[in-house]
Amino acid sequence: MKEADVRSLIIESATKHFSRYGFHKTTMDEIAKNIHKAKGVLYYYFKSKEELFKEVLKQELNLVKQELSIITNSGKDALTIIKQYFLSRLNLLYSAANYHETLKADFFEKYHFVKDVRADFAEFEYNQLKQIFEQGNKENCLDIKNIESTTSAVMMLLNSIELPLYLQNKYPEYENTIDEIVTIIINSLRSYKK
Amino acid sequence: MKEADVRSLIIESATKHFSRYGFHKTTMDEIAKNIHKAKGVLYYYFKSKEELFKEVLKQELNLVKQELSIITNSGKDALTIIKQYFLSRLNLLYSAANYHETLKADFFEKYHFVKDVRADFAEFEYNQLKQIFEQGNKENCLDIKNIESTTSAVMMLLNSIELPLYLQNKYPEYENTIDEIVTIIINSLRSYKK
DNA sequence: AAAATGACTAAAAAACAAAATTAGTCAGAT
DNA sequence: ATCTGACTAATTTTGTTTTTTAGTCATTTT
Repeated sequence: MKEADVRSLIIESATKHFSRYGFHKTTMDEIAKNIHKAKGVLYYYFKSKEELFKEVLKQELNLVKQELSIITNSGKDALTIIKQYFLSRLNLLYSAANYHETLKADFFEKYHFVKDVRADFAEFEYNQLKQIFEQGNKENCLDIKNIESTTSAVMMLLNSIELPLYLQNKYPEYENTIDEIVTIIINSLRSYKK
Repeated sequence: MKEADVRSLIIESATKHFSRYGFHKTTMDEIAKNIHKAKGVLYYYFKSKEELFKEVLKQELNLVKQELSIITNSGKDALTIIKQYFLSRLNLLYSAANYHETLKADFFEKYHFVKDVRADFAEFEYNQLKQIFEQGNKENCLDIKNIESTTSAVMMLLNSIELPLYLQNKYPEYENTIDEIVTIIINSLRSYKK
């Protein structure tokens, strides 16, 4: 078997277990047994359990990034893009179980080892939103005075509603309200010039 | 000593201790000793520790309600009222230590005994916002189609940002962003008719 | 040489038991 | 009517033992 294959298999197995049982309750032994390998081999491909989790989280977030990039670059008008971006963002991350765990961990200021992956995603998102907002300003459908500070504020809103939505499992209950919230945010950015 | 006086003293002492050490780490003995009484007397005035905490929380939130009511009924224009209401709301609750504890508890789905006090405050706030929004619609400075659903969404936003702000202690760090967020929410509700 | 094994260890977590603390009671005092 | 403080049952904390698990490494397989 080629190295890449085993590495992928490990990540696949780890993803499955981490998603289902979380970081602490999955053992390296389980992950290895699942692909009929000895535990030792995991350490041939990954430095530690933490590094493995990091890789799993990274891939999970890369998928989200891909989907969101497609929306950002869809060539549609900025208002349509924003709406789709927000709704997809909340929905995609709702399905990202390992991301949820880091959300919770961040809340308790644990899982320091995952900080850079989370920071990377935040940076990605900041740039995406900035790009969309700049496009909207150019198209005259948005009227944003200070793009930087508005982007920061919008990101804080998006990050804030994650906690009740994902960790308290209120996503299903609040599905309608989410739409309303997204509308509120968009309306505040719109241009009303005629 | 009159009953009302001792009752007040108990609440005062309890407030001090609960605020400083939280519900679990303050003992009924401490609360009693602090006012030079025996523990037994607490149970003459309150059914249980939980009921005492409830009373403390209730008074804490009543103060907030009073302040917010003053703003709502200040006779100013709706836009000014909203801005002041939001900023004061976030700031007043930032100082409400016992409220923070119930926030955290709610997050873990503990402290069931405090649900009705929290629900009462939520109802109060819903009515305040609704009233302000109706006033704004009348004054033509707001343009809110569905007051009920908008109020719900705004409340969810306010409640959501409480978690990072108070429990992760990001209030000082985010003070500027708070202003930006409040502006965003208000802008989305404004009327742009000329 | 690259990839994989599995017995091994040190450290962490879980399970358990013993000791200490505390919410709540109550018979009696003021 | 208000208050006391000794008392109990229940909970929490603390200390100890057992079990589990992350990570290593000498050895084997490919």
